[in-house]
Amino acid sequence: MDYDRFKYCGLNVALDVLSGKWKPVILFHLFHEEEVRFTELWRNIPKVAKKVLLEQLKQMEEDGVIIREERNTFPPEVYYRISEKGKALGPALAALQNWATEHAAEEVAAMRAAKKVAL
Amino acid sequence: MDYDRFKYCGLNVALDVLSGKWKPVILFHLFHEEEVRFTELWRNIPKVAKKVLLEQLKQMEEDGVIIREERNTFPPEVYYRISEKGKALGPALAALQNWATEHAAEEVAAMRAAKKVAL
DNA sequence: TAACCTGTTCACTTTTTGGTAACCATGGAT
DNA sequence: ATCCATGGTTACCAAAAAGTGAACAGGTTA
Repeated sequence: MDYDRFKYCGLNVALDVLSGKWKPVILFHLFHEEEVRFTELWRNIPKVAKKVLLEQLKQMEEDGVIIREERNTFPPEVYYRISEKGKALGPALAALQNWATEHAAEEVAAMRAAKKVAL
Repeated sequence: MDYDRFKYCGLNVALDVLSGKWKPVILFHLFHEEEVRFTELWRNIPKVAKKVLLEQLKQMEEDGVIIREERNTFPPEVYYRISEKGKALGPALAALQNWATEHAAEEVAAMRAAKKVAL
């Protein structure tokens, strides 16, 4: 195991992209749904404030992990989807997920119980 | 690619463990040094407040990713090292690091330039 | 005795993040 | 005219995270 690659600078960049209360959930939806309309997303993630959801989406767009597409209809329709860069996060996210279920099962259960994130 | 495993609950647990301004750096040191004394760590991470470093270490200990060993000497010596659970984070961290260098090279460079994290 | 080192904690302050609720422009439906 | 839905912004507020500086107990050293 060659862990010399932990030039944690890159690690920090990656964590920066992921850090934000709702970003994991957003990614979850976007990984599953290919294309999600804003209001739809907003309704599927109960408890987020519109403003906050917008903020996180904007950050993620700036980070290049998602793509925002505005369609010229009325009422306006705005769709979000993952970019290639975003999809490339897949393995890393899976690895984290893996670690959690293998080494932190209790915490996962506790979190579920506390409903820190609802689905 | 089976991304059905993104039961983002686990993902959130993992990110929780990693989120904290100094945790990546701490991990970096602990992955490389086997055993680090508190003051030593504090001096190697310039700019952290002692209090904050202590906080992050305590959280990481509670999360079970590091181990705190207090030796009965005077003046007191406290050593930190990674636990097995912490070591198990290795692949996930490497994956994140990988993603950053492959898909976010510019951001990494920018961060280095901004000295958001110093080594 | 006084100054010192260590890991910790305390009392605050600042910064960052997240949340609430109102508002806007637009056009379609009632 | 009125109301609704959409995506977005604004002004304001609350909570969390990080930072500052001092203090502590304890024995060591000078």
